[in-house]
Amino acid sequence: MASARKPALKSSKSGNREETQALILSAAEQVFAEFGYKGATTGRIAELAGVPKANLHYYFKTKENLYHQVLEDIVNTWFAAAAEFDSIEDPEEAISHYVRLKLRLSRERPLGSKVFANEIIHGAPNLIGYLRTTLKDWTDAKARVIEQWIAQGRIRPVDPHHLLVMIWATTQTYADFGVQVAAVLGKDDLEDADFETAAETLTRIILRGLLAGAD
Amino acid sequence: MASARKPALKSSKSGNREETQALILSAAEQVFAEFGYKGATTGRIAELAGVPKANLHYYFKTKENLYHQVLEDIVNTWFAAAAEFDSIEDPEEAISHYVRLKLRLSRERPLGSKVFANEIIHGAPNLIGYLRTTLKDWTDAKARVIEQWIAQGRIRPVDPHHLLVMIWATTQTYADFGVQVAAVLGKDDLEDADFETAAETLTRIILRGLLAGAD
DNA sequence: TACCAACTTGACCAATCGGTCAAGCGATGG
DNA sequence: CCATCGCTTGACCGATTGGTCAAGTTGGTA
Repeated sequence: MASARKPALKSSKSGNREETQALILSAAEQVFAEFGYKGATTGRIAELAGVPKANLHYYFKTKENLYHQVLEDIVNTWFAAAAEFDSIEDPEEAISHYVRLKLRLSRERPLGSKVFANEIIHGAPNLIGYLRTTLKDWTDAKARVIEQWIAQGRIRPVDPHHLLVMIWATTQTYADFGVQVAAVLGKDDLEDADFETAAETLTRIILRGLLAGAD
Repeated sequence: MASARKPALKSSKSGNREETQALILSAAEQVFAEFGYKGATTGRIAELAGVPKANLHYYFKTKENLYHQVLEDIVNTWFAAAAEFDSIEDPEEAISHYVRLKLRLSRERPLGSKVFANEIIHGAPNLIGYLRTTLKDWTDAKARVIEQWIAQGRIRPVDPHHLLVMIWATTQTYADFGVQVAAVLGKDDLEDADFETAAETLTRIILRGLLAGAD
C-alpha cells in the first residue's frame, strides 16, 4: 500500500462525504445570496459546487432542505459569535467590541448576511420562530444589561432594544448593502480600510452619544 | 348626455388607462417585495391587481419592464423626499429632520423599501448606474455640507459618508427588517409608537454623538 | 350603420426547474 | 471472485411560468 487513508466510516472515490456537503453548502450560500431563494437554481448551485445536480439531491433531499441548512449555519455562526461578547461588563468596551465583532462578520461572511437579510425581508417565513424565541430572549437579556448601565448612570437613558437594532442595522449594512456603500464611496468594492473607518465612525458616534455628560 | 366624461385621449369601459397601470404597479410592488424578483409571478401580480395576466402584459411588455417601473417609482419618491430636506442649514435640525423623514418613508412605504433593498442585496444589477451617478453626487454634495459643519466646529469630526450610511441603515431597517424588529420588541407588527421611539432613540444618540462638547 | 382603435381575455406554448430513476462505479469484506 | 454498499451521473418528467395570439368587446366617429 502506498499510504493508509483514514476513512471516517466508509471511503469513497472523490473527497469524503462531509467535504462534498460543505462544498455544496458553500455554493448554495453564494447562489442564494446572489439570486434569492426562488432565483437560485439547484442546477447553478451544483455547477458552482462542481457536482452533477443529481448528486446534490443525493445529499440534500430538497432545495428547501438545503436552504434551511444554509440558514441554520449562518444563525449558528452569529449566535456563537454573540456569546463570546456577552461577558464584557464595561459599557464602552462591550459596545465597542460588539460593533467591531459584527462589522468583522459583515466583512468575512457577507454572503451569509445577505441570505439572512433576504429571509427577513420576505417576512422570515422560516425564521419567525427563531426571531420570537432565541433571538428575542438574547435581546431581552442584553437589554437588561443596558438598563443596568442606565440605572447606574454609566450611560445616558435610551431604549435598549432600539439601541441594539441600531447596532445591527449599522453593522450589517456593510454586508447587505455593500454595493451601495461602495458606490457612494466611489469604489468598486469595500476594502479593509473602509471597514476600519466604519468602525471608527460608528463607535465614535454611538459611544459619545451614549456616554457624553449626564442627562 | 347624463354627464360629460373627461377621457384623456380615448375612453374605455372599466377605469382608465392610468388607473389600471397604477393598480398593476401597486400590486407589483407588493408581490416583488414579498417574493423577490424571481419569486414574483406575473400571474400573482395580475390576480392581486384584479386583471387577467394577458392584460398585464398589454400594459407592461415584460416582467423585467414592470420591475424597472416599480424601481423607478421608488427611487423617484425617495429622491423627491430628499430634495425637500436639502435646504436646512442647522446641523441638529437638518439631521433630525432627515432621520424623521426617512423613518416616515419606512413607515409609509415599506414595500418600496423592501424592493429596493432586495435589488441592492442582489448586487444592484439594475441600479448600479444610479448608485454610482445620481446617488453618489447627492451624497457627495451632502458630505460637503457636513464637512463644512465640522470645519465650523458645529459638529465633531466624523466621516461624512459613513454618517450618511449610518442614517440610511438605521432608518431603513425599520422597513426592511420590520419583522425582526417587531419580533425582538415582542410584537406582531410595528406601530406608530415604535417609530416614535425609534426616532427619539436615533436622533438622541446620533445628535449627541455629533454635538457633545469639543474634540 | 359601418368602421376603427383601444382594450380585454381565455387558451395556448416553449422554456426552465425541482426532483426522480435506474444504471453504473469503486472499494471493502468475505 | 463475488456480493454489497455508498456514491455518482445522464436522461428524463411533470409542473410552473413568462409571454403570445387571435378572437372578441366597447365606445367614439364619420
